[in-house]
Amino acid sequence: MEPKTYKRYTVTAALPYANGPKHLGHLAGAYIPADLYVRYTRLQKRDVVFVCGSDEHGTAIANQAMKEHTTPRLIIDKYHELNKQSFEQMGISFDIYHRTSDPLHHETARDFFTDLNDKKIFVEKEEQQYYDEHAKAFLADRYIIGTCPNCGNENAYGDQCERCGTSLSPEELINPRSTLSGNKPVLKPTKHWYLPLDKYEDWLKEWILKGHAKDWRTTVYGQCKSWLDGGLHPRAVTRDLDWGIKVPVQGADGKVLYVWFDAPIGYISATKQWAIDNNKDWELYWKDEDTKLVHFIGKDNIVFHCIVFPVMLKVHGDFILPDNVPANEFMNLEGDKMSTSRGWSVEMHEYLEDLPGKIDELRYYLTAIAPETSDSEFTWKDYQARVNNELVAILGNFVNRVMILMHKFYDGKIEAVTATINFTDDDLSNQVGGFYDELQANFEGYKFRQAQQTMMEIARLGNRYLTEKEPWKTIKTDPDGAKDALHNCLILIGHLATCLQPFLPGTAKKIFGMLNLPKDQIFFDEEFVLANGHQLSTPSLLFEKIEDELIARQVQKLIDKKTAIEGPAVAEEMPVAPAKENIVFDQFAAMDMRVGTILTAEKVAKTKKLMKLTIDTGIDQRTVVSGIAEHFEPEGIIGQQVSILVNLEPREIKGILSQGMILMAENAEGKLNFVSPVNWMPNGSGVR
RNA sequence: UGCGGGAUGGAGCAGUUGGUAGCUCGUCGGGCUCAUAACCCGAAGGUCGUAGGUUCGAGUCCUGCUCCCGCUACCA
Repeated sequence: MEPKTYKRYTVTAALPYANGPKHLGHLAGAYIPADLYVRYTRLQKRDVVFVCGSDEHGTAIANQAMKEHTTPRLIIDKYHELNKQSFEQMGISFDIYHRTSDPLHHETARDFFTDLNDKKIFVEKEEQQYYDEHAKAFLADRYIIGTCPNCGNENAYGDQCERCGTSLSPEELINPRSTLSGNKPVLKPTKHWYLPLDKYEDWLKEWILKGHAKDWRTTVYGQCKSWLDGGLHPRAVTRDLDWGIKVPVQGADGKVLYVWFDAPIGYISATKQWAIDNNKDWELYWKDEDTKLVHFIGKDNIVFHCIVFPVMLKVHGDFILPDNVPANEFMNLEGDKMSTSRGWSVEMHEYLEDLPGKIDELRYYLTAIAPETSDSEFTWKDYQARVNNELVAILGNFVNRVMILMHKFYDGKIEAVTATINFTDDDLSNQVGGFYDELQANFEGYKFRQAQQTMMEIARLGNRYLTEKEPWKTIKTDPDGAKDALHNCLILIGHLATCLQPFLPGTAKKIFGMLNLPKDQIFFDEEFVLANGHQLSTPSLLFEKIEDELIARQVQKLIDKKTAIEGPAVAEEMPVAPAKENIVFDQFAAMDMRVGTILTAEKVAKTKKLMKLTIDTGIDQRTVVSGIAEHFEPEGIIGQQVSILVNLEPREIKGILSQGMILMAENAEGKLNFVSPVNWMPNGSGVR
């Protein structure tokens, strides 16, 4: 089947949540690939709109405001502006960077909800939910803490106890309290609207599992399949909150649209705003079958863009569905997950401040290691190597060699030997033609890593060609041949500049400047012309080498940032849990605790936390399984004296019979330490 | 434990619909000197995690297993 041709393209990049700065992982995951794709389609003279904007609603922002004693408005204004600027400086060429707090978006989202509501799509359900009378807010599960009915942990969350891992619902908590005010919340009935995803399972299976088995990325397809196989459930589309888009139904006071319902609609409202600003018809970009809709996102967003949003669009009826959702995996940083809250990240604005002007270098590196098929890893050392070995040594060097030779031999003036300025070398011409075809195929298949490599092949070809022709030698023996070779190189540079526009827009402009071309863009099908007599500008270096020192500084900064965040966090962690109920002495006396010594220790296979220990209790030698493997190395604890509860009912864990329990001290962060005698005591000594 | 992803020369990765195993970096040898000690050529190095199966033929399809990563579980 011939691939369908489209009249126009709507390209979206995930709306960044406006609660903080965004890091290089986000940039590499969604925004750079989207930008590459869009710049490419523009160079093909296709009609494309590239929309994005801040996602500014939701519980997280509302609560962050409460904690920081500020308002949601101030938070979103701050980060909307910061992120918008960062993207702009990184060369992400959005046609519009909108925001979901905009009235136009509120109206669009309300209309969308009303439309579905009128069509009787939603299921309404009334349930009892915890309400904080002081903060005057219904509480999301995560904002309620209380005592875990299972393990007695005083600080279990409403959805899960972090200590014993049991998943909970808020009503199960003993002594629930609100994290907003610390008060005891009360149960109140509340009504919500649900989108019955389960009703559309069959349709989704048909659409994704059959329709997109070939063209969607394995990881995206796999995720969807896993969700669909597991069965879908209705999802609430409303929340009790006063920050967001009011539910447009009579009597729904204090309710707003759930953030994931309103956010994707943000793509539509952004398009509307852009259409108003540019005198276009937005509906063509969302409702015409000849429009190709593509969502660029990170893998954490797959379910919303492949399942939830398509269902919303489908049940609404007027909209087209995404043709593809090229989600990327995650990018790690120097061996660990990127995380803004843990300080292990390079934020966009930090990079812009610390390495000013090195935009194309970053774009190049992030594209080269884009996590297209699996997680990838950003390291400063590799960044340096890529820039120095590839951008400087191959690309920059080729252009520089040609420019310098042109100026040295001809004062930078084109004096054509032949009548045309096209390649006089068929082989060169064919090879370049092949690169264009390849480049195009790579872009159409969302393979940007490979596309960039194809682009670099042109520079490699140039270096090879130049070395073969060695005009610096032949200028003496065969002046026409030398001139011809250099002119071919210039044309090659023209093609190179054309092809590198999507990847390195700044560099493309620099090259156009050096060639003294009066334009800032060359379309893919455009004839590249350098007239006879044309004067080239003075060459300058395209890229500078990155010194070791710069790299070392960045790595150090990263470590400093992390320790700075980790330090104080410990001090102001969770308050110490209050004392438990009194017990009588007999209850205490019933416990038989002894001093013992660890004889052997080994990690239990296939578990993260479990360690199998042999303990000499003085009474006997017994096996105990303990959840300490994340804190200690087996070799390090052999010979360690411990306190052990010896008369605890034995229990099988992971197929190993554990006879007793090692006493551990645990701080609020979960760090463990042995409770053992300060000075050596004989094994079997009682502990009281 | 469940789900998803991965396992390809020293390192990092490609391998489109099954048909002689590639790229970048690194290593070694050579060439060039126009170029930011940059460029070009050549070489060494892989039984494509493992055991089976389908096939004339499998890195590529099917099944079992092992290991790694993420979420989840395991903390007596």
